[in-house]
Amino acid sequence: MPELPEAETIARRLHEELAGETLGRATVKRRDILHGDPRPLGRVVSNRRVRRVYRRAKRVIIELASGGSDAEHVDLVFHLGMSGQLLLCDQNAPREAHTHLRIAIRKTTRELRFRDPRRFGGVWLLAGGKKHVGRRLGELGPEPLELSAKEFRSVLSRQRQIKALLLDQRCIAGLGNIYCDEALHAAGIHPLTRADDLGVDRSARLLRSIKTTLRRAIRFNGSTLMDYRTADGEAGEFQKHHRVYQRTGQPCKHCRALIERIIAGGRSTFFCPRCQQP
DNA sequence: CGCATTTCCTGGAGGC
DNA sequence: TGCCTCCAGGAAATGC
Repeated sequence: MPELPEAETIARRLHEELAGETLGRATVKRRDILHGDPRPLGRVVSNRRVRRVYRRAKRVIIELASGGSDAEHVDLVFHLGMSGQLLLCDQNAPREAHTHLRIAIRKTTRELRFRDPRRFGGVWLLAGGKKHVGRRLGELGPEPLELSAKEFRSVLSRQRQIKALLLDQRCIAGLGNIYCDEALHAAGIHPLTRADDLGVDRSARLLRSIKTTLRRAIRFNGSTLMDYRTADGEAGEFQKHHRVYQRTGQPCKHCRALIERIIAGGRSTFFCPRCQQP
């Protein structure tokens, strides 16, 4: 399930490979994964040069240079949802099921593919700063890796379970179920703790844990549990370093107590009952 | 405002 | 081997 580290891994690789390249013909196999500008995607996107590829929260954004006299700014925003993949491969590589969109890279034999079996993800074409139509892109809170301790304190000033708050993209953007649980464990904080009950010290510790966990996950190219792949189609490695996520009944790597599973924020939540006291 | 519930969707796991 | 049910989960929508 692509969260911030997975989106970052994909965006970095795509930037290396695509910055300066020009997009070619686009093939849309499923229209309903497309949102935003109602014009045909191929018409807006083809013959445009990629200025950069970057990440915001869990989204991968391809920023296109304005082409020729047509000076409008165009962003292609990919939201990978649960099972989305953005793959850079040869045009002749076998096409896996649920490949909804393909965009050729001009003067090469490669193409960019968007696959998403469960279709919780989607692609937004945002052009000319115009208000987009169709499915809305939700509002996003601040980037956790750019957050100061002081700003984080104000994020936490709510009477709400810390796990539910960290999952809420409007409060802090980019964490999903895996990295919430891993960060809370690293900080020694129980997932049901009320956010505004965390004092200055524990708040600062949690922010450090969030940043450390995300940076380590990025270093290992993210976590592959099922569908997630890098842009090259490789699996991530960080799942081997999970300390609590999906480890119910296994010993805590810190204190050997058995990892428990509860529901918090409507999601499976894994924690160590000894390291993370209520 | 917070929070629980439902919805979308497919594939994998487990039961029989 | 095959069929059935259950379940995972990001995030929006809905109801309390």
